[in-house]
Amino acid sequence: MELNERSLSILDAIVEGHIASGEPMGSRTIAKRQKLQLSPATVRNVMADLEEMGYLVSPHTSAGRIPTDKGYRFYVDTLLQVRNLSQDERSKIEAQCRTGNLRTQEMLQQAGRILSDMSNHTGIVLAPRFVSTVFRHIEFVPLSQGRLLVIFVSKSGVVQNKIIELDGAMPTTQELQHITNYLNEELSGLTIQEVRAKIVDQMKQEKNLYNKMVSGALNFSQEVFRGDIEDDVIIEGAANILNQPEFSDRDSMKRLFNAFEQKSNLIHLLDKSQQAQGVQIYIGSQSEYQEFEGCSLITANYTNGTQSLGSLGVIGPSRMEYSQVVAVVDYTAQLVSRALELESE
Amino acid sequence: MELNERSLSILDAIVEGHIASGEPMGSRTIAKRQKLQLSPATVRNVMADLEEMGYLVSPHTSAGRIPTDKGYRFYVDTLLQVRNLSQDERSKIEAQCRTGNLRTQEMLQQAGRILSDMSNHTGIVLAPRFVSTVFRHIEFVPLSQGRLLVIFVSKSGVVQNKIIELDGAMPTTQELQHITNYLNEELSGLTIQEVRAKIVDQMKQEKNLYNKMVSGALNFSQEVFRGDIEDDVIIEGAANILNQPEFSDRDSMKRLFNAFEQKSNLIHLLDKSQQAQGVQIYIGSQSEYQEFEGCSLITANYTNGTQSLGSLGVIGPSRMEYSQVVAVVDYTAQLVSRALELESE
DNA sequence: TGTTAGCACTCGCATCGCTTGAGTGCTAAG
DNA sequence: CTTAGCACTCAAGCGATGCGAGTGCTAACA
Repeated sequence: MELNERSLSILDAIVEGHIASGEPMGSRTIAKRQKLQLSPATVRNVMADLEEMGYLVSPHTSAGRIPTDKGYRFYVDTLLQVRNLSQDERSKIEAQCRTGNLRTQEMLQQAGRILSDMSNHTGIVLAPRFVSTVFRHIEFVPLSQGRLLVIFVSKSGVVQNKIIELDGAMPTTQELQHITNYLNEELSGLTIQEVRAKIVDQMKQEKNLYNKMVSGALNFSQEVFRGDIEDDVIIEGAANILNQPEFSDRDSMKRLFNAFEQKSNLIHLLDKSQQAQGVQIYIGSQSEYQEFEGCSLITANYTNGTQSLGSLGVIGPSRMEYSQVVAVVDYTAQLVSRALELESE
Repeated sequence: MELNERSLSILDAIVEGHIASGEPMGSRTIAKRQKLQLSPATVRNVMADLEEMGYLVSPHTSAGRIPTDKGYRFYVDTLLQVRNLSQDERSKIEAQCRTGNLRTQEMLQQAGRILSDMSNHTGIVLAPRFVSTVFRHIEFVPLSQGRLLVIFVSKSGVVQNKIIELDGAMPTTQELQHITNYLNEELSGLTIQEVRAKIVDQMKQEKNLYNKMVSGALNFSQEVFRGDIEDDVIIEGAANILNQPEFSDRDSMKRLFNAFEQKSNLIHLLDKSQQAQGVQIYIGSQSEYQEFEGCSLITANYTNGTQSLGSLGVIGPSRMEYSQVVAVVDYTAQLVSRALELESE
């Protein structure tokens, strides 16, 4: 059974009404705010149908209806009208996403903050993923006890570092300098993925050339580029969770905060979104993770013009002003992309 | 009027009882758990006195008494018996505060986590303060548009970076290399404070020497070391706030979480504690900040053997197992100090 | 003079019953 | 197919009530 014009209109009114008020919607209320003039009784019939189809539930017999996850999903997919941002809102976002004198990391944090501020929910940003960042510069600093600090700088100016434990002897300052120069020359402009491929490639070639220095450097750098650097998630405005009446019970709040601290599930979702184009909406348990039951996650990926670097978005209760939030997330992702594009020129 | 033996014992019993149970303590309960056998009536008399002196209040007429901030303060200052950690607890902490293959930043984060886990409250760590870290290495990476990425590595392996906007022309790679070498040689082993002093000092001398390269380098590095790098606070286990029944009202929770996000007040308190020796306890409003009303903050500074680098601790409700938490904070600070000491050898 | 038993009193809290009103489902008429 | 009407349900708010923990005061006791 598919939905006709009238059912759509009523479902729309219920979802939007519930989002606005937070209360279950009764037939009277809906009948009033409807364009097509219908009596409450008729609306009730339609609502009963919608409930049967799984778009609505009523919390108890004598209450109105609220949307289910499926209801929100349907609303978002077919009924949602994304509103346009006002000039005011646009420039507010722009002011935050300008790189100016900021490091990329800080700019992303600002973006997270503005996402949180403008949505009144929690802003999240997945920083550019290590494996797909473009290599700009590498540097080695010897620490004590055969440990070596490796510092990477990506093209967009993100600084990452890790420590490696050297199996063999620590190279001399001379050697280290050579290796550094070599790597910086050879690898500049490649993504980490490409860097790894290149190292393997070169190693095969060098087998024949017998250039000791180079082959040493290659062995060494394989060590350096092995393993991942943990992906970074920026979370801003977690305190806003406390404002949401739907998370009044401690359990769901606790679940959410724990998810923020663990980050891994969040990273997974954001990663999925990074691989997609444009705005993605995950609703409630459809996100696969129980922690996000009752939550929706609205994300968009950002790029440097050619390549998707990471993603950002907003997490909040399913009862969320999608129209507003989608617009904000979308616009923020665009601006961040533009800023990074300039940055990496 | 000062407190006699008996009053002390009763105050002690009330505070500890309240900490353990969370309930207001009545005279009957106290009379029972007392060593010196006293009747409830006598206890009531003493309690009335203690209330008059401001150590106790009763939430309402027909309830028992709970400690005031002043009461907690007194308890902490004179009655508290810090318990010894079990071997089990010690090794649990030790396992986390080993540097192993970790960067200092990660080790500190681990420390925050263990503080949170073992106290069931929120762990906080003030990372080594920039101005007092010992300089190990500096590196420059030119970015686009006359912007220069500066990377500092401290002796203990903490990586910090900032971007400077160049007034004049970007130095050539050659010049940059010279400057880098010069600075790394000249400044190694000094704290940032000392570095700044040294630069000023040298500039005076160079006036006479007319060595163009060096004086250029000095001008430049003054720029580099000007201004601060924001201090970093690590907060772990904020979700534990939700477990505390004393923060059941949203307002106080919200206040706390906001304080966590703003960080500045927290930094101020931790900074104060860094400058002190050993364990510090701030109770409720005595911390000067309203955000922390109803909270206590237990901190200790950590060192690299010679110099205080930062501080760490636990924040939670005033009704807190001080005996346990003080021990944990103290021991963690010791271990972190030891780890950093090894690190910087 | 300090300690204790006794007692009247207070007050938060949980329980119960009641009312109210929003909202439903069903049925029968338009 | 739509709508008016009606009986029914149930959450939520309200006041009365009883219970019990705990107090302060007083008078007796060592």
